[in-house]
Amino acid sequence: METETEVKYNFIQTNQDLTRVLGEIEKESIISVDTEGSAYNPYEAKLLLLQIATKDNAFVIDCGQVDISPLKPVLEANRPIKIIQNAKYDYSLLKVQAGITLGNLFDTMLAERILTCGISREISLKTLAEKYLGQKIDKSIREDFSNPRNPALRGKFTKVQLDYAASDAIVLREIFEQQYRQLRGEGLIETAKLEFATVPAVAEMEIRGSLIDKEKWRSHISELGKKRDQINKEIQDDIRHLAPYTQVDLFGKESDTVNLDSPLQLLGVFKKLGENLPNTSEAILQKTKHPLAKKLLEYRAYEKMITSFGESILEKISPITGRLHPDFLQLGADTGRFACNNPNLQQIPADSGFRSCFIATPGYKLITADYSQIELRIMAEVSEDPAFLKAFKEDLDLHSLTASQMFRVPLEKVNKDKRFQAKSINFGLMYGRGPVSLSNQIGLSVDESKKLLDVYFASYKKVKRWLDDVGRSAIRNGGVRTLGGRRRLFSLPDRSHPDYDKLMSAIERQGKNMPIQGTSADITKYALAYIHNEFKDRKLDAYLIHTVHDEIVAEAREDIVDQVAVLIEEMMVKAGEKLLKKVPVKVDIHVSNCWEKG
DNA sequence: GGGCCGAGCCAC
DNA sequence: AAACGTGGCTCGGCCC
Repeated sequence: METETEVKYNFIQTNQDLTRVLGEIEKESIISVDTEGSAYNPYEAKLLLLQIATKDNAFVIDCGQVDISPLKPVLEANRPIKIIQNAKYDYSLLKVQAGITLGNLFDTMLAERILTCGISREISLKTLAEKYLGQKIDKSIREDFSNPRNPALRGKFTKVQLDYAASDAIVLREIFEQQYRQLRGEGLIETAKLEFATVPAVAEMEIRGSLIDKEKWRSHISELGKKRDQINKEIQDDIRHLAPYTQVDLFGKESDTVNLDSPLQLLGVFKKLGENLPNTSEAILQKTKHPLAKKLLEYRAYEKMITSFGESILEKISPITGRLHPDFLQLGADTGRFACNNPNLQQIPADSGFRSCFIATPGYKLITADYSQIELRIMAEVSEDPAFLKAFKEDLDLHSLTASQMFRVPLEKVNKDKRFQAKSINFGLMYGRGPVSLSNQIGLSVDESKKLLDVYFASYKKVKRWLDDVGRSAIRNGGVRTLGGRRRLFSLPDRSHPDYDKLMSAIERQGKNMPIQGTSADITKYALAYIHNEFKDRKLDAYLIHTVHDEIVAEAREDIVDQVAVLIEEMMVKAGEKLLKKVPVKVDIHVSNCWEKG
């Protein structure tokens, strides 16, 4: 259908031909790189092709026939810069299958995310080629490589496959040129450098993965299962007199149990019990006096644990490594935070026995390191509020101090209740929280909560001013930035939009939150990059394995673990101090056999 | 039987 | 249910 310009490249099938490639790319300051593997998972994938493009030449290397190790020094060196789309994939594939660790990357996928953060998530190579070159790319050719019957897996490539492989590398140059100009013009070079430096750290985390104590995990699930079944039985006994229910099986038989996971069925049961509920959400159930509501909440808590964190996570353990290798999405959130999936290790319950099943490799220990109150420290930094700054400089308990000021009682007279209320406000601020939602958490009326907020802002005038300013600037400028320079754009709704006010206030809240959450993400990423570089430069038997927003988990051989823990702490503090100048940075470190905070 | 979506709920 | 920010996973339920 579409017209395609002839793709010019050299197909490299012998070691002798590779010498020519090497000679040519050694002179370059920038090259484009792409790889084709037979699977997404670097442990399962066979490295099929390595494509390298210079400004006016391109090479497609048949990795089945050619030993690519002569390219190792060039690919690992700082020069030339390697332009790559989704460099984490190529880094991992080359590391696992060829022992090559790519150095000095420019990732066009991450660059696009940085440039369009908040207004687009279209970052595929297909999209970029169209956007920057007006060129159409057919991705179905590449997908062929994952088919075990594809002759390409035995080194028999069609011309079309090779053409596409070459053009994938060739188009990167023009995308890079344009993206680079934009990044510079929009003050986003620092953010781009940070993201690119973070790529190897992230790839290494995924490659190393986490070891799980399966026996312990299973026995934990089975304990939870017993408790869930007990509650389910109690509930079914309680409501059996209401049967038969409306649901029927394939043979027309009426069921005598209710599916507690079906909101529809539950509403029916509550109706028979004389409770007309709008839905079965947690909020509604909490306000429903009938004892069934309470039991149901208990059932749900167990059910959630079992279904979300039970066997399904064990199924993701790699048969090759025996470990979990989740997909860390470096720019998963518009604030710059990571997201994580397959499985999402950022939502493992904090206190229910699952985390202690993440264990160190025999002969190693785990280091769990997290920033202490990093978001509130960022709030102090950006607002320059004297009371906030003082609290952190003097290492005081900020929440108690807040309570003391708000309620005008001496510090030692602050009780748990008052501290909790102060803490709720301190954290709520960062979400743009209002009196209604605050009242629900702390059990006061909306009016009382409103007064509390007024008192709070009277004590912390500069916090109030900063929040108001940044909320307004989100709307005026259509975007906000972190201390690291990262930007999030907002698409403002049309004035005629039916939900105009609602959407605008949501943007204000997002505008208030982004500099805080995003600066925290900046700091964690600097830390990951620093730590990765130290491990690499010092050739330490130590590995990053996990990160959860303000937390970094690593493992190190037992005999060096204490040194490595100190190193991690130093690097995390260094990263924090890069962006926080007015407030001290504090890191809590814990060394143990499993994933746990001290 | 797969895709999509909302409800509900886990993390920070 | 929410005038509390950022995500992902599982389920029921609906659609094609």
